[in-house]
Amino acid sequence: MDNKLPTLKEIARRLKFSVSTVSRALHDHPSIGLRTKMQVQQLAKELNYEPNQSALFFKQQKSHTIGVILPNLKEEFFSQAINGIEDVAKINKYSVLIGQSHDDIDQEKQIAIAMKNHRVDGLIVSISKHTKNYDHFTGLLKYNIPVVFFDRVPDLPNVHKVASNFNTGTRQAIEFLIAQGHRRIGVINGPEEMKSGKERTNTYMDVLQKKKIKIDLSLIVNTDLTKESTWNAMQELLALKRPPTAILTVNDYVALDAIQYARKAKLKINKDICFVSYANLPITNYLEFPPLASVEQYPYEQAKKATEILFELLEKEKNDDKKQTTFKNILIEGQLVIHKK
Amino acid sequence: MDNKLPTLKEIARRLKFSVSTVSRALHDHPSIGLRTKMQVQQLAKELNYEPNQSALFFKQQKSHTIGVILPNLKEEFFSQAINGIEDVAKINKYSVLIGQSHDDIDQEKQIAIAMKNHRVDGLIVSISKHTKNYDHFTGLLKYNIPVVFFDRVPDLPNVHKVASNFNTGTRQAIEFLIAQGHRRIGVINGPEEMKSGKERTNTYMDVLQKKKIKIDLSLIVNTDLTKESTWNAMQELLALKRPPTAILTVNDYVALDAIQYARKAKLKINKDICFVSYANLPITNYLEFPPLASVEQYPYEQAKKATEILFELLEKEKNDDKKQTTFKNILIEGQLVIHKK
DNA sequence: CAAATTAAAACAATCGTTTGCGCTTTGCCA
DNA sequence: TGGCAAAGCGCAAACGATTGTTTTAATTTG
Repeated sequence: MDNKLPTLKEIARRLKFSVSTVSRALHDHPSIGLRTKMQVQQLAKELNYEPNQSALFFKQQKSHTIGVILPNLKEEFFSQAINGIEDVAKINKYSVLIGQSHDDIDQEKQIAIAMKNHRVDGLIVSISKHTKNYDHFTGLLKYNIPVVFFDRVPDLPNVHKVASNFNTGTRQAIEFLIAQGHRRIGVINGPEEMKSGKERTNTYMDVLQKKKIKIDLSLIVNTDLTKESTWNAMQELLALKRPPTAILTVNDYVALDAIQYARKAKLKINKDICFVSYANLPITNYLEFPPLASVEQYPYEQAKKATEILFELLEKEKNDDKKQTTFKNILIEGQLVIHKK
Repeated sequence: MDNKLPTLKEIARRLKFSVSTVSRALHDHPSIGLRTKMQVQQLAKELNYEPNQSALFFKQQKSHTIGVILPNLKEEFFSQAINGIEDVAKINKYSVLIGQSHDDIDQEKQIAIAMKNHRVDGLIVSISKHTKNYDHFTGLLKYNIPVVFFDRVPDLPNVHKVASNFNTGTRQAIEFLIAQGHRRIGVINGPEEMKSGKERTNTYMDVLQKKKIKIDLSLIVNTDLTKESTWNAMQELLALKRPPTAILTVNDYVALDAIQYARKAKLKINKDICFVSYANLPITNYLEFPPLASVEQYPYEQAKKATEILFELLEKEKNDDKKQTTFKNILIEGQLVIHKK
């Protein structure tokens, strides 16, 4: 009953050849006679022989698997990213191991360890929103497991990373709002740890300065991306003596919460107050009151690029072990997408 | 430079013990002396020794990995399901390999083959919306790879499966609509291949009959779940001499498209026409005009249950090879959730 | 004190595949 | 006919860990 999988040994036994001959025959090795090759290949086909990948992984010290660690899959940004990773992996005949940190640093560490133990050949990572220490990732380099970060990347020079260039998109977004006549523009950022927040703020200030608009720091608030925190931020902003007429939010999910709050506060969206955000979720198409515009961050492309870099690294590792340490730091230009109503 | 990972052999070499002694020492085997154990364990810790999983997978003929094949991750239903799978896998110290079929049968087959080659220990599957032939899954049983289906399950008796009981939820939904005064209730189903459609239709007709409401088959339409197809369905339904005042849609995504169409047709949602659907996506909370109610299908629980069954099968396989073929067929009761406005 | 018992560690096989090397057996040429 | 190369195949090691069996050494027992 127990349908044992056929092995080289089994084929060799039946044909009275040695295992090595069978192996070579199946690989079309020149030192094997034609008759032998034919016999072996035919029997292999009959028995439905498939090389045991576990054995190969073991022997080649390669798992033909890449690991992916990201905050979660329920955000469409990340589920689209996975597609980019899967597509590149498939081309390279690699499998994809997934772990979600759920924005929890401990889980992130655990997953990193599990991935290492599983001997993944490489890792694609988007860090949790609170990660400040990257030892659990940089440590992997000692195990010869290359790591490429995307989207949420560490603020370190000596890592490979692919991220959005928020600069361009942010600039476009703010200029767009100013062109629409807004002068009091609020900013809802993520946690302070997230590098993107500082960049956003800097660009914001730069544009306002250039346009000779007075900067009011009370218009810039941080959140931890939760709904509650966003509502607090909104409350704070709307309680200002001169509340903002437009708000730039760190991503679409936060925008949704912010819009919900504004509606509860009886504000007319896109009239009393406008929103511009990041990510450009398809779901916004279904909203009655979507953000005016969104900075598209091309998750698929980001993840794809990151994975391509990873495979380049794997390739390089194979060829020369003296790895020249030039760290890739790719920026994908965000693009403002204005939602038509 | 090349930081070779420590192996048993390395530890043995340094301590002048044999490999087997080292192995046993690390496993606290009684036949190893205390002094030796201490020495070995200390050096192991120093060198940061971790057993090579690839070698173990190979030797044990187990990959400690389960595969997951599902249509896509961008639907929140599935990304929540993944959480259920991951959680159970984590408890059992298993890794999760993911493949998306993107509702394409060929890709589904390819992924199934890749999973087999990767020697996953088991498989969790939600089939593509058009899959009618299940050979690429049933064939895996010969390789001793158990398969458990969830949500979108094959209509076969001899497989393990976990699915929603649409019956209860559908009954609740239609009774709810009737209680609201609706008499012309439309149904937008998925593709005919999907088993759930027939069940939905049957329940629909059953409830209507019991409530003595005349059944009009032109109120029931099939779609392939795309936006275009949904819009066509809506057009068809609204063009009826007596169009429906309420519509039951196969899932929330279809409901969103249908609602969008209705709004373009200048219908007032929840007044001229109501929608009830399946899945209960969190995103509906943000909609101005959400479906009146949704049948929650508990994706996390479904997937969790499926994974638990898979591990039971793996456990059973380990103990006795004469696998008694009682196939699990679990139904998770759907529950109507009425959205408060 | 020799024999029996036991503790502690080494030996060796095994999982499936690949691959460098060595061994036969041809056939060919001088 | 002796020598030699090439063709065709087998041997054995290797990857890292586990585990049944055997060996060695130490200790107890009669």
